[in-house]
Amino acid sequence: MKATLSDKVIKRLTLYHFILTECINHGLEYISSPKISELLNIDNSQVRKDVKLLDNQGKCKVGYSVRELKESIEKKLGFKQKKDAFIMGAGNLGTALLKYDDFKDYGLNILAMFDNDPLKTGMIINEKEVFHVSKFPELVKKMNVEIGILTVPSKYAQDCADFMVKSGIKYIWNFAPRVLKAPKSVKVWNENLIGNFLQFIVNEDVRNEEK
Amino acid sequence: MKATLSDKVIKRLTLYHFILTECINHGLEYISSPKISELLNIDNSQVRKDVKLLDNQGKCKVGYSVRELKESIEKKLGFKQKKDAFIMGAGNLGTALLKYDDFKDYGLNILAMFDNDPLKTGMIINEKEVFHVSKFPELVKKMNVEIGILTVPSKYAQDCADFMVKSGIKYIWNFAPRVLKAPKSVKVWNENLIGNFLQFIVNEDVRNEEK
DNA sequence: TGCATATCGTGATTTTTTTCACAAATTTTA
DNA sequence: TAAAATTTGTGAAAAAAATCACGATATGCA
Repeated sequence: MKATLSDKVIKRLTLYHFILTECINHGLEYISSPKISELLNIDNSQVRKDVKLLDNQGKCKVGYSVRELKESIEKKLGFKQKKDAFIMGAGNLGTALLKYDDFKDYGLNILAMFDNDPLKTGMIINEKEVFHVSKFPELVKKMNVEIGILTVPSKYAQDCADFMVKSGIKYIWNFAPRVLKAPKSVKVWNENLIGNFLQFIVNEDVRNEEK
Repeated sequence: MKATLSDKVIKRLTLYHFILTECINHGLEYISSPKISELLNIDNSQVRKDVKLLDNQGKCKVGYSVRELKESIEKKLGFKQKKDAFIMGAGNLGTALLKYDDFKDYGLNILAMFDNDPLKTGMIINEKEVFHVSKFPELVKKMNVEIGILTVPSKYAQDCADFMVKSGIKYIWNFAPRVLKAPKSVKVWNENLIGNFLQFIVNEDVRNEEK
């Protein structure tokens, strides 16, 4: 039985993965925990504790094998397990995500996009088709898709989410700036861009005011 | 002197704000902490503790005034203080963010976008102009812009960040899936979409495997 | 009025996360 | 070869965050 990883650990592991990818691009074979921690402004023992969760061994005086550590992270976070997804809402954000090929490296495989605008229906964007919403339930079942990415305007978000749930979607990645309700059996991730942004701007403002 | 708020508190406050906006749309005057906590799957005393940081008072048996609570959050997080920003990288994501008018409600005011592609230069998107990168340093100074939103492909991200720093940018909101280096005087927020996504998908996979 | 109920406010407790500190191991250098 | 330097691995301590528990207070109704 695998232990579950906390959100914080998962986030750090993806950051380590960014760094390791960079190391490979530069031909580095080993990297030490103090080096990683310095790049992320965290404590170096934190890095070692995270790595330990991966059953990965380091070498004293040298550090960790970049290739091995990268692979351990990919394995632990399931980058190789393909996760099929549909996008609901062919606006700017939906289209941007559909074109964002980097997702594939992490196992997220976006298959198609849906919208209720007949003008958008039938378009091919980044080799993926835009379907009319009415096709959604049928295609979810046929292609066995569990993940729905919600990029519709805020006011339609809840209705769309309900529709996705009814269609059999199990995970909703919601980009609308609102909190969605869903049954316990469906997991919703409210991506809160503005909240993330404020996290880095708010306390700085306060600091300036103190001066 | 204001106390600084932890990232977690800021994130929750923005979620409360989403809920309060929804309440206003539905004409609700009061909302209780158990109600909010239920919508977010958190403990109800957590909500009360967060609200307390806002110097806001609730009414026993009734809850909090929706309007007052919403205003306190807006004040505390500075939604009314305009924060000017430039976008670097006129790709899909940059364009999506430029068109995303919701940011304005939170004080984030995107003024223009920059790219090194001469074909994109001069375009007007959502009433905002796309300039050539070479204009960036001049306009940063002229318009006194402190925030740069980085939406260029990963491999150019560090060079662009360096350029932004040299131009006088103080906050970088980085959407490229990599960790950026910057001097201590510049604050970088590595927006890690894939990390956020994995946070809600990884442990679920584990749970399924356990069955 | 008086009782039942729902909520706030908050101190105490528990849990989680981060930091500290140091032994053991390995490499480099003199 | 021996000393110096650097890193891992990890138990202990500290700090931060979340949860629990309950008194105080307000509301509604018999």
